[in-house]
This record gives sequence, structure tokens and C-alpha cells, in this order.
Amino acid sequence: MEENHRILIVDDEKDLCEILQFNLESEGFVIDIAYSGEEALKKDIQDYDLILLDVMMEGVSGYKVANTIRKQLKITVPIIFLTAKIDENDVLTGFNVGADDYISKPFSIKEVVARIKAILKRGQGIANESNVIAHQEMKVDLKKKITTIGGETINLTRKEFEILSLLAKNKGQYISRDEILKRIWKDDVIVTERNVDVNIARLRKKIGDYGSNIKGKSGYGYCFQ
Amino acid sequence: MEENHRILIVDDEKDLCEILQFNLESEGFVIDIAYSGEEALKKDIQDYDLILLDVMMEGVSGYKVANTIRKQLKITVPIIFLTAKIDENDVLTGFNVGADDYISKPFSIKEVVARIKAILKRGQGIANESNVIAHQEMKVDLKKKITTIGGETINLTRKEFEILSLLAKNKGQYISRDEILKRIWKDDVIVTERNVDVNIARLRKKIGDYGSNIKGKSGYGYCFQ
DNA sequence: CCAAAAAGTAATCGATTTGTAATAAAAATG
DNA sequence: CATTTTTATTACAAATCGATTACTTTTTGG
Repeated sequence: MEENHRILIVDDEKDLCEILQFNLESEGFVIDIAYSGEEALKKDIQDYDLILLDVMMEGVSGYKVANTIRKQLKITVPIIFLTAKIDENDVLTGFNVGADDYISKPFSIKEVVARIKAILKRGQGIANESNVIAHQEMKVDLKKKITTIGGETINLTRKEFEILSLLAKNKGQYISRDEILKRIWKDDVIVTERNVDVNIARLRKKIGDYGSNIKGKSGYGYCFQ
Repeated sequence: MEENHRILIVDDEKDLCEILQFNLESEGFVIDIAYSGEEALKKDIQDYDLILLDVMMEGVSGYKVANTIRKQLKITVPIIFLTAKIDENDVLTGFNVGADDYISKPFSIKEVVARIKAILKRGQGIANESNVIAHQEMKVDLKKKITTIGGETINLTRKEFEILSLLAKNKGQYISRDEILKRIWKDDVIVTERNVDVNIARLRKKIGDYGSNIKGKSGYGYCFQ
């Protein structure tokens, strides 16, 4: 099934944007454009399948935009950085290498299209492999983000689901609150370890009898068994 | 099966740490950072899957850190050295202390990611490389932090577990109370050597017959045999 | 803009862990 | 062998940690 992928182009060079837009639209992509970092962050990033992001822009740089998308918005949308000439020595200051791929200017449209397709294809592949962790009657579908017990869907919030996934993925292993914070809250918000407790409590309540499978141990953290 | 590997970055250049962090997190790794050798050694090294270690740091150098990890802590976690020097002698020193790889600055992020993946992939084959110390029916799982005797889990407190791990890792070797304090209590609290005694006593009681495997010798400390 | 849901905060209480001190036992010393 | 030092054990107290609740703030979705 073919789907029209949505791509956001972020670049302050208007001409370049238009060339990209024209060519990518010919390839069947749906294009949206932001002419600055600020403008990009006003878009609903979640809606895009891929972002073409210029690194060097006045004001909010591409690096900042990428950082915000990852750390604050927590969106894993693929990002391709567009950057001026590659200088390997520039890594320290130029931020010219990024998350999913980078393309250095000047580039050929063919190259851009090829890389976009490669990344979207890769994403497709991952999406198709369903990843389900099962424990007795309880099933945690990591991809669909759905938890069921005996076929019945359990309504978990995002945080609850993330915690359950993390523990289920590491069955039998104690994971400290600190580690849970690092992995789920990342480092963008400062919350205390009490938050973990509270969410564990909520989670336990929701999964009923399975709640007792989440063991808490003083000094060690939590463990699913 | 995809797993989130934990990587510890040790470098006193904050900018570089952040760039590495950003890029490695994009790759799905869980990142922790230490801005000095001292800080690094306060981390629970056992918990990481790989360590990126800067050689040139004020105070405790990268070599010292690596040396401590290998010789004292007896942890076989892969280590990649980051260094400005491309001096052959340095390379030799690095491999003497058990470095798994060597990357000289300036480097491209792609290179770092590639090397990390290569090493982790290789490590996958070796599987859980002696994360479990066994002595007859007693097993100490350093990663899961669980101790079992004949399959039955022994409920150890954190300190008890740390002491048992330390002694078990250095089977047959006497470790002084002072050394135990340094390694387990670190330098955050000032407690007397009596604390070690007390915890040893508690530990001995909990591991039953194996308690007599922990030998105490006046003037030497404790030894597991 | 409002209502509902989600997530964060604070406070409490109980449990667990750890530290302290006292004492007994063992080992070292001369 | 007597004395001093070191170590083991015990009981108790202090500190820390963790679960839960109620409440507030933030986010989400219409």
C-alpha cells in the first residue's frame, strides 16, 4: 500500500526550498516548508514522516531544532541534515553530522530523493515487525503501544506504558529509579524519583493481579518477574 | 531483538560530550556522562555496555580510569579511547590496559557510531560475558544484582550485595576494611571500619553455610574462598 | 476556551536499611 | 601468660527509602 509521505523542509534559502519542493512533489511526497527554525518549531512535527533540516540558519539553528524535536517534543521522526561543505574537523563546532543522515551542499536532487527513500523504507521495515512481549495473559505490544490482558485492552498512559515496556523488556532485572528516569524522562525535565513511584503505583493498579509482578526492592529499584 | 545499550561518556570537554550524547541518543543508545576520571569511577561501571573514554583529562587520566576498571574493579566492559594524540606509544599503552578500540580526535560522529556498533555486535556473540560469579551452588549475578543459592534467591541489601560481589570478584584475595570502604562507601560518607564488620556479619548470616567462605583475618581484612 | 486526562508535587506513614555503641571473643604482642 | 589490639556479634536507634494518597499543574482534544 502506497502512502503519501509528508516531508517538512526547513531552510532559509527560499530558492532551494522551492527546487526541493518541486522535485519531491514530483516524486509523490507531500511537502511543507518552514523558512526558519522558529517557524519549523511551530509546525506539528508529529505529522511529518521526515524532516529535511538546514543546519546553518539565522536565529534558531538546525541543531537546536533537532535537539528540541528529540529532547522536548520527544519525536523520533527521521531527520536529514542539510549542511554546507563537510569538514570533518568541524565536528566540534559545526554540528554538521546528525541523527539519521546528512547531505552536504551542493547536492543533487537525485541524491536527496535517494536518501529520503532509503530512510523511509528503513522506517517501514521496522514498523512492520511487530514486537510483542508476553507474560502469561498479558501482552505488551511495543510497536502499537497497546497492552492487553486476556485480550482486553488496558488503558495505560504514555509514561505507564513506557515503564511497563522497560521493565518487561528487562524481565528479571532490577532497574533503579535513576535509570528509569534516564530512559523514560530523559534529561529534559527535572523530576524526582518519587515520580517513578507514583507512576508505578498507577501502573500496578491498572494491571490488576499482574501488579504484583512488579517487584520493588529498596536500594535496587523495580523488577518485572 | 533490539536492546538499548548503555554507554558512559567520560570527557572533560563538555561540548564534545553533548554532541556525542545527542548523536548517540539518536541512535538509540542510553547515555550517561562523567566530566572527569574521578566522576567516572563513582559510577556503577558494571551497569554500562560500553565506555567512551577520553585519555587526556585533568586529575585522573583516562588510562588510570581504564586501569582501575580492569585491574581493580575487574570489569570487562568494552572501552574505546578518545585521544588527541596519534602517538604510537599511546596506542600501545591503551591496549595494555585493555582498550577495545582507539579513536583519535578529531573524529567524525559516523566513525564513532560505527565503531561502537561493531564492538557491541561483537560483544553480543560473547553474550553475557561472566556477569555471573558462581561458587558451587551460589551464584552472584552482577548485572541483575541477584544472589541465589541452589536457585533460591537470597535477599541481600545493597551494601551486602556490593560486599559479596567485591569479595567474590577477588576470590582468594584478602581485601582490607579500608579498601572495602573506599570501593563501596566511596568517599561520600564517613563511617568507621566497624560498619564493614557489621555488614559482613549480616551477609554471613544470610548466605548460611557459605558464610564460612568469607574468611576474616586480623590485620588483612576479608577474603572469599 | 473548557473539560478531561495525564503528569507532577507534597505529605504521610510504614518498612527497610544502615549506622552506632556496647560487649564478648579472638588474635596479636611482648 | 597477661595485656592490648583487633574483630565479631548483638541490640537498638537513626536515617533513608518506598508506597500511597490527595491535591495541583500541565497537557490534550474537542
